[in-house]
Amino acid sequence: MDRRQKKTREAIFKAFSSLLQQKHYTQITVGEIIALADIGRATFYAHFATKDFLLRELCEELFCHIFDVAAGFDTEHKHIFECDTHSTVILHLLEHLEKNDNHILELLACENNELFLRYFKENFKELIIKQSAAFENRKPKALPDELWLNYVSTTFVETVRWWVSRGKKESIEMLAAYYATVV
Amino acid sequence: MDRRQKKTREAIFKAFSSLLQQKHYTQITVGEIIALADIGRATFYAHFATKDFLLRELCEELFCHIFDVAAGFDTEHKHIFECDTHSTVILHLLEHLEKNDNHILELLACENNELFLRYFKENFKELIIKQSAAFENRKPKALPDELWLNYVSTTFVETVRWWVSRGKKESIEMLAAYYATVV
DNA sequence: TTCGTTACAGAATAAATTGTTCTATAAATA
DNA sequence: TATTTATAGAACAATTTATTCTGTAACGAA
Repeated sequence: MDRRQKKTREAIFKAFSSLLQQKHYTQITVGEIIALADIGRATFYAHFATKDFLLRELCEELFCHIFDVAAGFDTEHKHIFECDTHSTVILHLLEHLEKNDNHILELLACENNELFLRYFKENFKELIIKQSAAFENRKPKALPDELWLNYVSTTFVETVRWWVSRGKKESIEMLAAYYATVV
Repeated sequence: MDRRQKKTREAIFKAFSSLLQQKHYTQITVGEIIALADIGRATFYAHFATKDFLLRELCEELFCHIFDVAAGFDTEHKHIFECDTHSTVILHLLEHLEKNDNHILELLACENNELFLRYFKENFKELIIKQSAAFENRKPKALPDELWLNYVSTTFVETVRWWVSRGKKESIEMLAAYYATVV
């Protein structure tokens, strides 16, 4: 990709992320984004047709990276629901989140978090599906598969959200243990 | 309240609910609302300062009723986590939801559901807090209170959402049983 | 380096949307 | 009946969105 394009794209993402932490998505205008990113109006629209597309692409960029790495970890035959707190995929995910590149954690805890939690959950669901053996193993027999999948995913997302919103006081090992307790 | 006010207010709520099932909140304009509600522009702004206030008041009207009734049920000393599937507060809540006055279930399953799920969850949380004895009883000891409260609430909301989004195939007794299984 | 291509800034613009203000009318209430 | 209140409808300014244009600068390949 052209160096200029990349630079502009990242400037937009950076400005947008920053604004999302200050105010709600609906109250952010394109004018504010381009002012903060310091680019021309036409340039913005050359990259993103609308504000909605910008949000979508931001989410994809943020989550795909983390979950792609986690999926690679999966191929090493680690089970996502392993009970010991070391070397699990869950812990690996948490480690990545803790690094907090791209300010992903701030976005998960910010006022707009529904938008990001949805993407987070969808990506996590896909990861779980790849671990069908471990998934079935843990599931109470009476429960429909989809309902259980939803519980497992929602619970993980909510655990992380709770952790971030309260200032990340707990270690990620403790967090993984909490998650194991309820799942 | 003036009969005209009431009529206008309900026309706006009805039009807004209908639009929310068709498209996302951010894409709904005041122009569309007043066109569908068949009222004047000035009239809309006499009732609601902004679209955000309209949404808030709609949610309050939708959820407060249901949860107020459930809270009254609570005073009869029924515990929310009672294991038998009859006469529990949970079942009582589900009965109310099943009636689906105000199209509340459609809104919980629609594209904008985050908006409503948040209100739903908050109201449910308050209900749980009133049942602190039953709440503590069920909580795994290692878990922080707030995290457990969040699990219990999120799980209920997600159970209902799953139920509605798949066409309400299960009985509410079965649904209560599913909820009891994971909580 | 040179040349053709591409991305950019900046401004001008149209269109849509928001929110306000006015008057006349009809409905409610006392 | 009299007065108070809510409404319709239109006109309006302000904001925001999205498009289109021109000249300029940066890029990549030969």
